[in-house]
Amino acid sequence: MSRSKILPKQFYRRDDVVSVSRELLGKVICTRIDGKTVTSGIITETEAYCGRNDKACHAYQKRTPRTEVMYRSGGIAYVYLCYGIHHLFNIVTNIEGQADAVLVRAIQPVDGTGLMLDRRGMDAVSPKLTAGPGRLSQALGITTDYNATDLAEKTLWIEDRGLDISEGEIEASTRIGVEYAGKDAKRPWRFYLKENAWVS
DNA sequence: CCTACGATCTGCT
DNA sequence: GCAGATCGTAGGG
Repeated sequence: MSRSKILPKQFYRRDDVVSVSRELLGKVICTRIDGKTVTSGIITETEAYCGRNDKACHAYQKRTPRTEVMYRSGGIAYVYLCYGIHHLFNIVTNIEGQADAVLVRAIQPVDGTGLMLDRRGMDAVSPKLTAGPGRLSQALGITTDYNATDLAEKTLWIEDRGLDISEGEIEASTRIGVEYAGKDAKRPWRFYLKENAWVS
């Protein structure tokens, strides 16, 4: 069995959200909510958002109460409510003052699939369990209560379990649902594992 | 204060 | 394939 360690702060605090977004593929998100079983999954799909020059980013050229979290130092969660129903989980990157973040769009279940099925109201494991940004958040028990949470804490954290992802296994495409961003909508900042069923 | 709408998902046609 | 759900946020009056 390979090593398993929590990702260090410096992993997130680089001035290159696109590289962080790619390198997060293969890492493992873990949660332990309300002292229950640990639930976790391998990140299979991400999207990069850059506050400085990307119109698709919530923090693009503006600082508001909601986006303030993205301006903090990397290594914390940015969770927001989408369409009044879905809690979307993002990982804040870069240094304080630079509002960059990675949206996690899908995971492949690893630990605690029983609890994940309960949270999703499902009775059999399938990609519907965790493939999709709203779905994985619900499966892991992540809500806006966890906005600004430090990703090295014992409730919500990200591990490197030694899975090696080669460049050849990564596919890039444009991001989902950001047509409003005009030219920036064309940026190839969505990344996912090729031939992995757990992709949205 | 008021209005419009969104980094989505589900169920029904 | 499409409409409805459902509410916080942002921006305008």
